[in-house]
Amino acid sequence: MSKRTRNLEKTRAHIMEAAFIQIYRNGFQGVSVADIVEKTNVTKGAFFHHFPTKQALGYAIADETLREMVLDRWIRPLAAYRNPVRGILKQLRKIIEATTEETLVFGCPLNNLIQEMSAVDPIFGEKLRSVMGMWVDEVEKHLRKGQSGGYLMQTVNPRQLAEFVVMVHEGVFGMAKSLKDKKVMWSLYDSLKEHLSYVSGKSGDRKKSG
Amino acid sequence: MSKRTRNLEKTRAHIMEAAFIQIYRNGFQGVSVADIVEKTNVTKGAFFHHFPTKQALGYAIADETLREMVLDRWIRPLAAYRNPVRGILKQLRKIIEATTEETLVFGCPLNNLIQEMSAVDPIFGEKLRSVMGMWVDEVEKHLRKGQSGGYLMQTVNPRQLAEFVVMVHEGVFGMAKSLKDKKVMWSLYDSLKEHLSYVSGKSGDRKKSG
DNA sequence: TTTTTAACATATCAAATGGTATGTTGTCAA
DNA sequence: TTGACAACATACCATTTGATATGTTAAAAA
Repeated sequence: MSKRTRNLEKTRAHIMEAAFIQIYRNGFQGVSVADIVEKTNVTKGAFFHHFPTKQALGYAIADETLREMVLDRWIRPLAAYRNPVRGILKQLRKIIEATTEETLVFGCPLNNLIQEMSAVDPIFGEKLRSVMGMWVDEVEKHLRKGQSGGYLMQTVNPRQLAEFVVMVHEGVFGMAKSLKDKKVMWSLYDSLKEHLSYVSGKSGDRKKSG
Repeated sequence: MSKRTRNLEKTRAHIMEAAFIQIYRNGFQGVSVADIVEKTNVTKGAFFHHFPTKQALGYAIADETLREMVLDRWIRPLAAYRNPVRGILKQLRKIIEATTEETLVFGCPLNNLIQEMSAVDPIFGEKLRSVMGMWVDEVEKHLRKGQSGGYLMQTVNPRQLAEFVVMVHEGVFGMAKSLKDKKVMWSLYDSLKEHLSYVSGKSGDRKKSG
């Protein structure tokens, strides 16, 4: 019964949560403030109490929601693997397995927003670029560590491979969304797996690709 | 002086041309009919004489403009190459070389529209999917032909490789747009080159990758 | 030359849009 | 207990939106 009826942070979080889903499904420009408010139990007045403009909401989603999603889904899980190649593949595999019809159709929230908004609104673009940059940087770090451990051939350029890996991640969701076909995700997964097998250090412990 | 002041086809083409540029830069949902008409020498009345709705214009751009662009930029040039790996790389290289600051920032028109609209409007999605499907199909055909000619290892699956190649093409532009950096295009190009070198048949005539 | 048609232009509209001005009331410090 | 403020709600607004109704006039057919 200690439930307060007014709570700045929680209300803000609720608005952002509802907004994220709506934007994910309809695009930033395809969602109105009225749409967002409708999915919340607050009013338009509350919305503009928390966010000065609709843009500001978008920026907050980029800075907070999307950044946290990338950290949670792609970056933090990598730390559990000593072999970066194994880690990257395992993680991608998990995400593909968890891909529902909804995710298939709506694609990657980060990629959607980048393609839609980064050229339209330079500040939006900068914030999204920051998230992408972090993603690539972290994959690169992880690859460097693995290279020191002998899991990657010394000849490979970790930065280049990191860019490639992140590109494939986005590409997997982009193609699946384009073709509306989950099978293509596995097809691309297999291609990435082959690619990584060529740059893997210790030949080791993986079964042959079927 | 034989210039007619009224010409159905030309006016339609002008509207679509102006609309394509505006949509390319601002997204479909970010462009109003007034915006489009402003960049043309016709009025809003003319617009709706040629297109029943704004949607219909979008569909026409997908069906005609985008399909023709993919054919012209990616598919038809491949026919000039017997070795599909060489053809794919040469073509991608040309496009990257021709990439201006504008193209870098605005990305791939097809990919932009897919990520923005395919989930929002299913009919739009279907039309864009048709273009993507054609692209993959044609690359696959080209790879099959090359495989018969011994330019591709017999073990490679042409469909899988075609999907991968198209995904990388879109991915190159997507990443470059994300990071606002042309160098990443070359980085990804090099990765694709390495990938293709592993599946190339005749070891032949390519200099080593640096 | 006249008629007819369709390729446009002009004027207008209802709905939706992002945003504001102005209330109302929970909540906490004093 | 009370006063003050911030967390909301309500009502409203100018502008933009996609679209229509209704003109006007090139231009092909008769």
